[in-house]
Amino acid sequence: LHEEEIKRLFSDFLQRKSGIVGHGLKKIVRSLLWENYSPPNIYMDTQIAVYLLNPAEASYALPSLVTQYGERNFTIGEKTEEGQLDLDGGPQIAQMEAAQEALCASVLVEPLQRAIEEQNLMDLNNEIEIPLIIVLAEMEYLGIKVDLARLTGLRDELKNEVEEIRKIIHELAGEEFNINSPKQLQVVLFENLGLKPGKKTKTGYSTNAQTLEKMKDDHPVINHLLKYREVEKLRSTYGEGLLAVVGEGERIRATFHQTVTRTGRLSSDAPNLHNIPVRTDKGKVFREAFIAKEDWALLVADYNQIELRCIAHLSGDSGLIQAFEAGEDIHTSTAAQVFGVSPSAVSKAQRERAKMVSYGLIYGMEAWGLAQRLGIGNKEAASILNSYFGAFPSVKDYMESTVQIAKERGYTETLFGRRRRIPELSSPNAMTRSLGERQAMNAGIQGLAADIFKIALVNLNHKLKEKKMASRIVLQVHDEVILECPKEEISEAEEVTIEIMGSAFAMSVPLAVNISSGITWSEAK
DNA sequence: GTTATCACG
DNA sequence: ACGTACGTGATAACC
Ligand SMILES: [Zn+2]
Ligand SMILES: [Zn+2]
Repeated sequence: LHEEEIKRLFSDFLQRKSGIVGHGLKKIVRSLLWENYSPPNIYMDTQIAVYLLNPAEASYALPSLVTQYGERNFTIGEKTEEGQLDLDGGPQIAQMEAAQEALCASVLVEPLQRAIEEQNLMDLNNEIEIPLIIVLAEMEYLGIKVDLARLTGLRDELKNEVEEIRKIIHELAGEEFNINSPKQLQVVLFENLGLKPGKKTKTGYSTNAQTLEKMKDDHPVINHLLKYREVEKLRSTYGEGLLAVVGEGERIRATFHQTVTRTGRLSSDAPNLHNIPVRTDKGKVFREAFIAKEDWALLVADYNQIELRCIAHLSGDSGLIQAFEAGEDIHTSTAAQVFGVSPSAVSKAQRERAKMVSYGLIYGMEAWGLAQRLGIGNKEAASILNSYFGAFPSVKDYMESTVQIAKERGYTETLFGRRRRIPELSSPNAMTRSLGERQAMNAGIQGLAADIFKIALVNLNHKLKEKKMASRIVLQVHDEVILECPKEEISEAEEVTIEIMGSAFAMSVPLAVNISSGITWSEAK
């Protein structure tokens, strides 16, 4: 057979009507794309099936899964002795392992499919997760372009800055030590300089930013330490870290994991493109290094307050729904209701507090946690929470029933049926139990937002191809998509993206989308 | 490998 | 009486 014939036959196999099965297919699809194959028709990814059945699965190693989910007695052949085949068998070993993997996956298909059906996870699997494999593989394959000169410049600047701050700190501390070592830093601060320690950690006294912030007035070195931490973080994680993974075409290609989080979200590693700085001006500049290729532009679309909208929809709270329908700033509307003033009379502080309450809600907070965050007393926090739930009573009902149902079943379920076991709910330890309650409240909210976002990704990718557009999704960050578009296609891509994201799921509140474009990720914000 | 810290949604 | 906001990943230090 000629190479061309082999390629054609393999293509036919990949497109077979009944679909292909594999374990962790995204990686294979990515390789196929590099070899110019079209994305395959997928029947099942056993790894994703297992994830849907239990998103907390400890390991996706096939032998253990076959033991756990397989039905027939099935033993995997002896692992190939490397020494034995070492001389001529490199490719043979790889073939053997691939064959074993295929065999394991095929053994798992039936029992997994049955379990997926039994737990009503068919739609989630077939309509969302399986199509998403291709979308993510294409994003990983494309990667996002970076401005190498800009990135190098940022790294160099930060390097110099770290060095300068290091000298000042050693001067002020009166000794040389490794500032990166929390252990050495503790000795310097709390023993040698005699400063008063604040919070404790497992092993000693905390030196984190929150603690240092409170010690600012105690010694001049503290401010420099805070600055050092900020700059060193940017230098090491983003300066050096990103430069080290720039690949072909001056593009960075991350891996997006579909079977990692307990809630249904995606994660990103090598590198993590989900935590590129944005909250501080100094960190934000790294987004200037993420760019579109020549004559193209980046389009950034972000769901507005998707998790709060999920709460509104799930709880059916008329007050919260109205607030979103009015289309005003949600934190201001909330503050007006909670503090009993007109929206125009809401102070900055009141808005900030309402915002904290709303975020706390997503995380299942209690009065105690809110008090810590707002730096107020337990009583005052409880009273704020009381007026919040007074204004939005159905939200309280929803939270309570969510926990109740989770306790009865031992797991939570999102609106799309995504399950998460929460064994913490039956822990003998009260602290662990309330952790479980917070996780239960959060899972339905974060999980629904993730499901909606995944639908948007699948639909958007499909629509771009259907319309024969050249624009492509190059990145996603939980509720935000970044497209790379030919400049002349920008306005069309903008229309399509807003339409697809806004209609991903029909809720009792609108799904608002913020969108903008530019040459860099920073500019498109 | 575990711990502390800190970047994001 | 107690004391944690939920979900991730990278880095450096240290055992
Ligand atoms: Zn958003
Ligand atoms: Zn965003």
